[in-house]
Amino acid sequence: MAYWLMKSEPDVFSFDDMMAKTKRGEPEQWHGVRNYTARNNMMEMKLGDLAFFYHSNIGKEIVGIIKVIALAHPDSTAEPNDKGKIVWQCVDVEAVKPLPKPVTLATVKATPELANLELVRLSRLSVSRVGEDEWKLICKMGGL
DNA sequence: GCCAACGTTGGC
DNA sequence: GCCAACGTTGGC
Repeated sequence: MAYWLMKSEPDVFSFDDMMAKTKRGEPEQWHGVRNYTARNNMMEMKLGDLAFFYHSNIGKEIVGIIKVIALAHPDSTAEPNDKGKIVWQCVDVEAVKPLPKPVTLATVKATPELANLELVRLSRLSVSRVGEDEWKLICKMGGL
């Protein structure tokens, strides 16, 4: 199993929105990704993989955990390219649980063990990998 | 609101 | 295939 981190601007789609949707039994399609590295990461996701839910711009903190419940499939919001093909993909996710204590970007940056986290190293990448050790540490820091 | 980092586009 | 110009993301 692999671990990931997915960013969302909370004024567009927050972790609260995510949990409400899961409670209603609706999967969330992670649409709107228009970056090949982020897309490739999504295409590598397996069923049951876990991801941190990160609030970008507002909050700048890891607020919860989500789970992959459908493998990558064409993004229904994407326009076909000039060959009529949709190159953008998304996975479906559901909320697992919030972090009791959200972990801020400032805290992550102040933690030497997390200096290589892709969130820090590749700040513009919206879907990034998280190592197993990094995952466990952030869960602990988040009060789990 | 500014700017650094980085991805994409298009001319050559 | 290189690289300059431009656009976008996201932290500050």
